[in-house]
Amino acid sequence: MPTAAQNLASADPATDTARVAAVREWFRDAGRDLPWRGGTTPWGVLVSEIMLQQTPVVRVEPVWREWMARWPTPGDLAAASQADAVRAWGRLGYPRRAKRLWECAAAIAERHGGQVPSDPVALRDLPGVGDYTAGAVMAFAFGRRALVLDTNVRRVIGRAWRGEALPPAHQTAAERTHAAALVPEGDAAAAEWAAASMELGALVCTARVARCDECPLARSCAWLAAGRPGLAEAPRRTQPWHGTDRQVRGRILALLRVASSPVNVTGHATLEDVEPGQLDRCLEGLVADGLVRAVSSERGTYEL
DNA sequence: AATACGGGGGC
DNA sequence: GCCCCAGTATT
Repeated sequence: MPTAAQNLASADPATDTARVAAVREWFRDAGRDLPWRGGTTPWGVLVSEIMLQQTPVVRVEPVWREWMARWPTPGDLAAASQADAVRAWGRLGYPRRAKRLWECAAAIAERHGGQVPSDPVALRDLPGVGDYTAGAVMAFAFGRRALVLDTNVRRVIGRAWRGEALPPAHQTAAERTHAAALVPEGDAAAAEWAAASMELGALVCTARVARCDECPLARSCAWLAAGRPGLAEAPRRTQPWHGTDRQVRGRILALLRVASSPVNVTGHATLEDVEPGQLDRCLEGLVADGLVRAVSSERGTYEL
């Protein structure tokens, strides 16, 4: 009887290799020509990865271009204000990422001589850099072998290898072990697999509309062979939005981003519909997060 | 392990 | 209108 690890690893190493090779070949022809793929610096890759956390490529691309033109090195961003970083972040969402990227720039300038570190432990120590981003920078900025396991790769492996419609909400240790076993030997091959598997998940093997007729794994995909089961029944991950603290926080920041001077938030006409208790709670949260500063001289007044 | 955290484009 | 997206930090 096989162990659980053997079940997850692979029934056939030759199949693993063939699938990985097929995805890499597909990528060379079908991969998008994105500005942070080649022709940029490690800093450009790091900026792109932070921006791409939970935000689609099409929305990131214009902001990334403006950001890199304005702050081409970590030192340039470190010399700017946090407020300017949050403003330049625009409407990408999760503005704490802008703060963390700004903190990244300072840490890189101070601790790493202005150069993005090429060491996974040092990367992981940077604010806003988790396991995914550290691996992505190793692979895409430095061309090194790394495990790059994002939502796209999880879905591709889950379908093609394990026949599952969608991966569970949270990564498991077994899933990481399986994914790590599929990473090719050799830096260049591993980095290409990382980009290719992500791209396949982003363009073809998407969450709700799988374009199996375009897929390089169609002939060997476990999920397709099984008749693509379970997609309709898979749990949704939608989150409430209207009227939530998240929305109110976003509305407050939207006001402060465009203001050149402190704003009386609690008396602002566009926030009249927000309950005072919720408004206060959100403002306190934004202050606690270090995204917003209260102007002490004037009650209810804030700035970035 | 669960929860908080934005915003918009595709369907 | 629902659903998802190159996740991370905190509890």
